[in-house]
Amino acid sequence: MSYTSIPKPTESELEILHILWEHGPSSVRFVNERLNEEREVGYTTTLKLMQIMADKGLAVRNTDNRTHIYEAAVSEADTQKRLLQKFVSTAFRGSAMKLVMQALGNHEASPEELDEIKALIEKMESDDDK
Amino acid sequence: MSYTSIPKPTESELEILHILWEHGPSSVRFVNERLNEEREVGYTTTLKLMQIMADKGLAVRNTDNRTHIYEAAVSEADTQKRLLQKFVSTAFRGSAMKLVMQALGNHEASPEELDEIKALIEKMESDDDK
DNA sequence: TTGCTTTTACGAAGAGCTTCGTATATAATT
DNA sequence: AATTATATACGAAGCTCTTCGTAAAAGCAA
Repeated sequence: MSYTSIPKPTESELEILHILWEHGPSSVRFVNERLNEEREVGYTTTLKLMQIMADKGLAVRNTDNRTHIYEAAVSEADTQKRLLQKFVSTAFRGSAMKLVMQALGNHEASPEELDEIKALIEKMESDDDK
Repeated sequence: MSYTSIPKPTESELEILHILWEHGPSSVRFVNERLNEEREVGYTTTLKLMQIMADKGLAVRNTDNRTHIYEAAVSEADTQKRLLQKFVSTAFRGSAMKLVMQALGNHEASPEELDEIKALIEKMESDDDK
């Protein structure tokens, strides 16, 4: 099968992407070991997922060596942006503000983090004035 | 089938919940008509989904009359909170702040909304002082 | 009453995701 | 060379979600 555009990663694929983003190009064995630190996953399960990810264009693999090496083909920021857009539209009917309010209200944010967010907002507002 | 705890709604179920939240108790026909304002959906498809939602505990139905009336059994705020928690953990590895920054950075919020968020932050900060 | 309409009930197909068993190939070990 | 270990390839089963066809029940209209 082939894809005209890169589809959005599933939950399992996202788990693997996080490992690839954090550690860079990795073998199936390495990824499977990282996954097994969280929960039990069979080696061939991880292999299959990574093959599918390569097929989907979410990862590229280098087959020069016997042990194939996979690398993320999508960036963390872009992927999170895409997922967020989808999530905001489905769960919050497009209201990013509602989401932000929920996130701020539910999770304990440190004073430093709150200041960071405030600074970002002020920066955006001053940019808009221009 | 029965459930020990109420599962999180799927995308289609969420669409229906939004209609029930907005319009209150509704018949299958009414919900189906609202859905068809967005995209084509068969009547029995909507019916089946709503029956499943009642089974899952996401909705309750009143069968007194021939035309059953369904009502949301979960609140909008609680549901969004649950979905958000799940989303933050999978897509942002638990960093709610990263998510907030992304959401704000993507220009998905209007200037008025930004002011509201700033007000919320200031309120939270003053609460912390106490 | 005899059909027409609306409604619910049931079941099953099709798609996508996850999981893993089995086969096969290749390398390393003895 | 024979055995063992490690890799990839393939296919299929099980699950959930979505979709809808068909049947049965219940009210309405002629």
